[in-house]
Amino acid sequence: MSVTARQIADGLRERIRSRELAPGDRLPGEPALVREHGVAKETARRALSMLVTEGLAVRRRGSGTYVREFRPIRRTAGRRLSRDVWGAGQSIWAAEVRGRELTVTDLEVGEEPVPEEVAPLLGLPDEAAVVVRRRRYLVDGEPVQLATSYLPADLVRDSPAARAETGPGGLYARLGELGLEPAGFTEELRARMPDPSESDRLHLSEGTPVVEICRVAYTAEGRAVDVTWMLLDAGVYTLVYDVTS
Amino acid sequence: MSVTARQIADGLRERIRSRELAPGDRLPGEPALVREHGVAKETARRALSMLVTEGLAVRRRGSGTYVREFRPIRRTAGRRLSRDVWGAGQSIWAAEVRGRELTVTDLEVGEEPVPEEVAPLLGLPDEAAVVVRRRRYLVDGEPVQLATSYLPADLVRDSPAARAETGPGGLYARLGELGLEPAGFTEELRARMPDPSESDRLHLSEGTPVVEICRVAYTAEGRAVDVTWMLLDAGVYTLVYDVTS
DNA sequence: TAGTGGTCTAGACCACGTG
DNA sequence: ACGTGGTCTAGACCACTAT
Repeated sequence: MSVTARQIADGLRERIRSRELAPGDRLPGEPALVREHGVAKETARRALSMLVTEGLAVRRRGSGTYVREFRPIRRTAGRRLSRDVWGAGQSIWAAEVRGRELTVTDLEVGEEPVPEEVAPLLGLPDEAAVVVRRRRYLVDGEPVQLATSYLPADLVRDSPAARAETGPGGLYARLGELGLEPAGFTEELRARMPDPSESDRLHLSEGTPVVEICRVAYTAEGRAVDVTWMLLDAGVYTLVYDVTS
Repeated sequence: MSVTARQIADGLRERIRSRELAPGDRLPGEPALVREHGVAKETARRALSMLVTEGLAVRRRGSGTYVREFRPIRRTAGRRLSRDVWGAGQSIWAAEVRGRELTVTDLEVGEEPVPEEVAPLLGLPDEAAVVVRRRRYLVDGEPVQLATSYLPADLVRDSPAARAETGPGGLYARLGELGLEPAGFTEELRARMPDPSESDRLHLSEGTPVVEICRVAYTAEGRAVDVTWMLLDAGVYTLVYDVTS
């Protein structure tokens, strides 16, 4: 054969990297690649698929295939020492958070038996109950994060922390009023590809990984008071951790 | 048509999730799916490709397609408060680090002009020089991480920190001897799909994202003394951050 | 309605690993 | 040598989107 899908993809990738094809631009479509390179449609398609699974391009049905745009949201965990205490506080990826705001939808609050993976994290027996808070975060109307929090039911039942509206300061402020203010937390994270249902709920396009985070919050006495599991659209987030050695 | 690639993939995914097909097991191959479902080879192939790009399966040429195994390495940043200060310190993902050790290869050390993205992070002028340390980390002979560190040449030139072998305690210990001990750092991270060259250097199979980390280390006075860029095989790492509020 | 992507077929030939 | 995955063709038909 003369031209392979891989070679076509390499050419397009190079034009993307050189900014000849800028984020948001339309790529040559399947019919165009068939004409230009004299290959079968499936071959042209495979070439574009490579870029899509690399996260470089997104397909829009009936319209075309486009160079993906990356507009990170910055999520900062920790004390933001770099900005308060330390010097420049420059960062590699420019974050554009102008005017964009996280909104919450699909909030569900209820009491459930503790899931078996969560029980040891909270130091609870297997048959304990937890207050569960599920929600989805949107930015500009697009979903970017799923989150589920688990709190020991014995601690927060019938308190404001178990109500849908957590009020000013959020959940952690309510825990503080119960004498359970989190003094610190541990986050464990992992990146992977989403399964189809996650892909659906986050409106992910192909080639977008997710970041799975499990945060355990502790009081100053070392008591675990909250486990929050999060699933983030990796195409949208930059995560920042400020840490003292 | 009677059976679609998607439906075949859904069936296999379900069998994987239910552990009927366990990690490491061989999946039905292309010929088997053709026979079982009466579809064309390309259709069977597309079904398996879905699982592969989801990171659920890996292909081995001449052998078969297998359910992927996830054996995380735990990377902990911060003070490990959960273990020292706080309670249980349980974690969601079981880490198996038994006997496996990080080894370093392909170490390159030299002086270069500072890259333009790095200069502002180190607070250096555009024409400054940096000592650059590039290396690759392996676990059990398999590459898992690429790393490149940049240090202001004016600070570390002709010091042990600019030599290939950093000696006991590593680079940060040598910085300490220069009165530049890092007191804390900021890590910015992002998950994405690798490009082909990254895929090559990390021996990644399809469907594996990478985690890109940029760490800036600061002295107690707020001076940036090191920028380290890392690229991790996300199929291998679990990242842990311990943070105080 | 015309153009785009989405899916499938039935065949071909190749490259590689295992037995 | 055989069976696995890897790539390609030339056609078909469908579904969605823009105009």
